[in-house]
Parts: sequence; C-alpha cells; structure tokens
Amino acid sequence: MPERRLRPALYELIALVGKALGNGKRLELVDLLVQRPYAVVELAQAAGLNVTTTSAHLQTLKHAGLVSTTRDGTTIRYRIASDAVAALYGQLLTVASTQMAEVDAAARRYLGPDDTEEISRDELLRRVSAGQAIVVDVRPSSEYEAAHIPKAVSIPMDELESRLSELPPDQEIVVYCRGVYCSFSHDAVRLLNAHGFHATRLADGILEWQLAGQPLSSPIR
Amino acid sequence: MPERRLRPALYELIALVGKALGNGKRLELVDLLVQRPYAVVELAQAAGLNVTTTSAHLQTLKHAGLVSTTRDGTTIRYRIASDAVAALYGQLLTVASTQMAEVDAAARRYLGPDDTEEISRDELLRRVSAGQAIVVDVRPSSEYEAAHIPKAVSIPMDELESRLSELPPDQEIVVYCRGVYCSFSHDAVRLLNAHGFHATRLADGILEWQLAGQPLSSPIR
DNA sequence: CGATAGTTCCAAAGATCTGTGGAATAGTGT
DNA sequence: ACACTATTCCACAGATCTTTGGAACTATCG
Repeated sequence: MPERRLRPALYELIALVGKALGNGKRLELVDLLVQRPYAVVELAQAAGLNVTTTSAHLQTLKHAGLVSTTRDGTTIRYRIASDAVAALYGQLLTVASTQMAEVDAAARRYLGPDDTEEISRDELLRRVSAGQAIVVDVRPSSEYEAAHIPKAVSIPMDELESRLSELPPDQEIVVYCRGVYCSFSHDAVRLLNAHGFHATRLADGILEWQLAGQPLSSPIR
Repeated sequence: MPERRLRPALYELIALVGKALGNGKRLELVDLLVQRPYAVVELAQAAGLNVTTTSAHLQTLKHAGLVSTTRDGTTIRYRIASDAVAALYGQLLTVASTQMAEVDAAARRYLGPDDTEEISRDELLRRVSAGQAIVVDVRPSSEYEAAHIPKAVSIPMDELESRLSELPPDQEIVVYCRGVYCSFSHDAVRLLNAHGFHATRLADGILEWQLAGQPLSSPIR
C-alpha cells in the first residue's frame, strides 16, 4: 500500500476548494453568483476588476468545482455549480462571523451604525401573514427575477428614493437583500426611516433564507 | 459612505478562513482535530511534518478562528473551535467529492479497490438494534475515548490482526473510522474478510455521524 | 535555580498566487 | 470573408505562502 504518497495527494486536491475560497475577490464573485447566473463582463464590473483578472478567478472557481458555465451565443454565463456550494459558502460566512472578531468589526464598519432594527425569518413570515408588514426586495431587479421571497415586491436600492410614493406610509416595511453582509438593506432602512416610514430589515438575506429551506418564488420552477 | 474600500476589506478577512482551508497539510491537521484535541508534536508526527511547520500551520488555522488552544502544563493542546467548524469541514469534503471528479479518482486510488461492502448510518443502527451486527471502531484508541458510536468496541487498526479472536466469527461486523476519506475502515474490512469474517463498513465516518446529529458516547458529557 | 520538553518566533530560499497588458480564440451579424 | 464582442491564453513583475534551521520563550521538575 503506497498510501504514504496517495493521502497527501488526495488532500491537496481537496485543498483546491479551500484555495478557491481563499481570496476576497473570488468570494465577492461567489456572493454574486449565489444570487443568479452572471456573464464575465458583468461580474468584472460588479467586483471592480478588469475582465482578464475576473476570467482568471472564474477559472479557479471552475477548477474547484464551485461554478459551472453555459454558453449563450457569444457570452458565457457562470453559475453556482450546486446547492451544496451555496451551503458551503453560507457555512464559511457563518464560521467567519462567529469565530473571527475582526470580521465582525469590519462588517460593522462596512454596514454602518447599529441603528436599524432587524427581524428573523420566522418573524418576517409571521408579520407578513398577519398583514402587518409588506416585504421589499432591494436587490437589483435581475436578481429579484431569478428568485425572491414570496409576495416581496422589487424596488432596487438605487431606485428606492425616487419610488417612495409606491410604499404605504402607515404599514411596516421589511426589506432584505443578498445576505448577512449585503449593505443594501441597511441603507434602505435608514433611507426609509429618514422619510418617515417604519422600516425594519431581515437579519440575513436570501442566501440564508434559501439554505434554511424556506420557499422561494422564481419564474420557471 | 466610503464603502468602496470597506467591502473588499471585509471579504479579504473572510477569505482568511478559505485560505486556512486551502492547504492539504492543514486539512490533514483539521481532519485529526475533528476527532479529538491534539498536541503540536502529535500532529507533526501524524501529518509527517516537522514541528516548526506544524506550529506555523496551526497559527494560520487559529487566526482564521478554526481552532483554539488550551495549555496543559508545558504542552499546548489544539482543538476544533466549534461545531460550526466541523460542519464547514464536512461541507468542504462534500463539495470536493461531489463536484470534483479528480478528488473521486484520487480517493479511489488511496482507499483501494471497490471491493468492500458499505452501509448507511440508518442501516447500521437497524442491524445493531436487531442484534444482527456488532460495531467496531478501528481508530486509535485515544480517538475512541474522546467520542464513539454507542455500543461500538474499540480495536485500533494496528491491533486488529492480533485481536481477531475477540471477534464473533458468525456475526456481521460493521467497522467505521474517521470519515469518508479514512482508509482504516477499508483496510479493516479487507483484513477481516480475508480471515473469514463477514465484515462491512459504515459508508462515511464519525465526522458525518456527528454532523447528522446522531448520538455519540463520550466519557464526560 | 538550572536543566528539560514543548512550542513559538525569526529570517531566508524557493514555490505559488495575483493582476496586468497584449495576443489569440470563438461566436454573431453584415 | 470582415468587423465586432465576449472571453480566454500568455508572459511577466510583484506579492504572498511554505518550509526549514536556529534562537527564544514558558512551564515543569529535580
């Protein structure tokens, strides 16, 4: 049994998955791809990278089995390879936020002051089914179209200020976005409350919603 | 809002967790630490590394929040930081094995031919409670002592051949070890069957058993 | 208090990773 | 076939990671 050589080789291969998750820019890409399939140029712009670099990162993710591709004419669309990958990413975020104090500190800096009220998934469901609250999805509309929380309406963050009149002034508004570290929902709650609405936000986002096995609405399914 | 700089910083911090999982030797260390707390010298020997390198890897894991330490006299014992970390490692193995064909191939090379019968966790429980089978834990006895499947007996792999007389020749024997990629159980089944026993193995190991929420026996708990 | 065992710190060499322009490739539409 | 768009391949410079001996710490024990 020549296992003295085979075991390190096996673990080195598994480590490719870890390596793929070991770069901030790649995590930003995964963060987007968990929401919906994206083309390379879109990802490059969203992550603030040039296209060549983005392509290289995507190759890394692909070799690690985390994403897959489909050709659509001249563009190539990358998507998350399976639900197991989304679960892995979610678990990575969980570990990072619970085990690393620095992550928590950086998250607070990024998301802003702790001045917004958050509610749990169950609480959201409860308030919505009681007719107490309406749910607003502040992600880009393309992500809303890919999948969203049932009954949520789509008002992308960058349109929110100009579409305030569509919202009820006397009903609670629950906003949500991509995940725990998505800043849209924090910003949205601040904006809404500044305009006299009663807004709260889902504590995490649609990633965690999905991983918890909650139902989603999506066009084809 | 200067989030243009804060978001990359946040993801770069989270990526430390990925980086920590992005090295084969560190994964081998995590694989051991999931079983029980270990001292640095023990880990160095088990992973085939010199102590300095092992210490450096452990620092990396610690900074990523994956392991924690306790001092015990002059030795420092490393342990997995939380169940969430074990779950993350388990999910990493799941993704690697389901999404990367090369991992599967390397696993087959390492674990040997596909000549051993495997059974599921539920099947193990069924056969044991029906009195059909006995369960043998072939991990090192120290790991058995830390936690094991209820009713399992401990016969470490390197003692198995000399302790065959302790086993019932006419009853099914189910062996298990650390996890999916642990070779002990495969080798044990081959050895037992070669000596005329009827042996099968648990498809994965105690890591997956624990992550599935199955009960464990351990001295203090 | 000096000797010892276990661990970490330090510095340096070699390997690997990251980001970048420029060139190459693969479909689309004219 | 040609121009055009989206993506990937290539090569290189700069940064980061890995491994290793040797020195420095820290708790224990005689």
